[in-house]
Amino acid sequence: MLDIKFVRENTDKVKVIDAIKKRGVDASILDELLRIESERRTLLGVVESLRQRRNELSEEIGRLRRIGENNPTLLENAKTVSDEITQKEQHLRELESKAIQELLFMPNIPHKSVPLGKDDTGNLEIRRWREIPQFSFVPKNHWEIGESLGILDFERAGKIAGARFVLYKGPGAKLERALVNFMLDLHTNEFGYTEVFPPIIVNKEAMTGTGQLPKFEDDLFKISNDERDFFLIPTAEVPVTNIHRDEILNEEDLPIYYTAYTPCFRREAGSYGKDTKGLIRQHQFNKVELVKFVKPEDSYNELESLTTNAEEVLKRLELPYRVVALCTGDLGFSSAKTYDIEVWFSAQGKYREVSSCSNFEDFQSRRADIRFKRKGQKGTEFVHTLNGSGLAIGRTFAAILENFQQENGSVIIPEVLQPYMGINKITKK
RNA sequence: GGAGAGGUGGCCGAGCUGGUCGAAGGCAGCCGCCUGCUAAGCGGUUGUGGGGGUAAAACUUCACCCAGGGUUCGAAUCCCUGCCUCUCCGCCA
Repeated sequence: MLDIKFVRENTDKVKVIDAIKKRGVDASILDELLRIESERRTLLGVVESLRQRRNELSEEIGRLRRIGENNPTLLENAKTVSDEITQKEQHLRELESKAIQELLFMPNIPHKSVPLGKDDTGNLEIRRWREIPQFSFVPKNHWEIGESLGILDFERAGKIAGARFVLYKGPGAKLERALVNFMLDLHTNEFGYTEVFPPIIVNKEAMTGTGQLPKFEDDLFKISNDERDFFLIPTAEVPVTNIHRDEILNEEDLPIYYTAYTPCFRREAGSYGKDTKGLIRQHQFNKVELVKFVKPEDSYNELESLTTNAEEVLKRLELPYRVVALCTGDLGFSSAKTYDIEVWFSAQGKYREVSSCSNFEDFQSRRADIRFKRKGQKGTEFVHTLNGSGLAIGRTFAAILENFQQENGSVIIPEVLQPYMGINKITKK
């Protein structure tokens, strides 16, 4: 969420309008907000002076009452003022909630270093690591490899749950688990992240805090039993960022680094026909997530190191990848800047996203009310939040199958995973 | 699922027969004084958010005693709803 004061004060200077346009969003959403906001502020002034008047009258009534006197006229006046307040407050509440509603639908402002562009064709490649592997045969898709090795079963998963689900079996299940453990170990042992395991069902407030709600409800699995709405998390970003919702942290607590393994659930509404086969786009998938809470002045350095931490996973797994800076038109709703890390898929012959590392600046912390206090200074500031996948397990699994496949259909296990697997190769039985 | 108790400032804890309560008292913190140093002691001070105001302050005003409604001229205090915590019983991985 943007700061209403910031929006108000920067509209004329075109900054906000400009930012919205760069994202390809219609800037007219601002007009309505500003109209409501100016009405709100005018009314607020009126209500506050009425309240002041009421307080004065009430105080006088109380004072008289204590010395045993009554003043019917005073009481009459107070009642009139009070009625007027009640009426105006009603209207004020409506304006407030409208203003917030509008604000909740406004995207974050891209950082000045974000490249301009309409869509993903405008993204900027930052760096590549490692040559893409060459094969003396035609490399197979990961789902073909997985099915023929008997470690992936899409058909039976369909029977159990439906399309876009998968059943991992034997060494496949173990490889999935090995990846989770390897990544968590790396981030906790070498990069200073604290491991957490959060609830994977969350409430509406948590989803609003990180920006999934209200705008993206269609992407979520919703659970509504009684009065309450719950949601399955689409990413650990949601529960982990919300750990500190409504808190005021101390300066010396920062930065805070968390890593979490969780399953993730996505409706994938609107992606019919896209990646219908394989592990790329599932309704349920595993992911290890990295989340940071930092001081504003550090957040862009922290984004670089977070991205580097995620990249290290691929380096150790010996998987070729590239890092891409998302352009303004491809940037996520809540993000001010995002690097995607894309791993090489041999059969598809292209790089595909395994991690998305973002700096949200104070967009999420403002929604979730996560602040900190500087030593010796009064008042509070919003922290900056960041997160990135470190990494998506299913897609990493798929990349391993495609890049380490052998002509005879077996798959070599990357060396760092071998201790976790107890084997160095998955072969057909 | 059934029965009860409760949610107050950074923490502990009064207030809860409605008015002088942003809220006693204690602790912690900060600033002075005192002291050979430390401790103790003494005095003062310390919340958050919004509006107005200022170059910035000062200043001023409104709101906030779990959350949201209500009663009332006036609510931390009374009523309703929700959420959360604790105790007991039942059930359960």
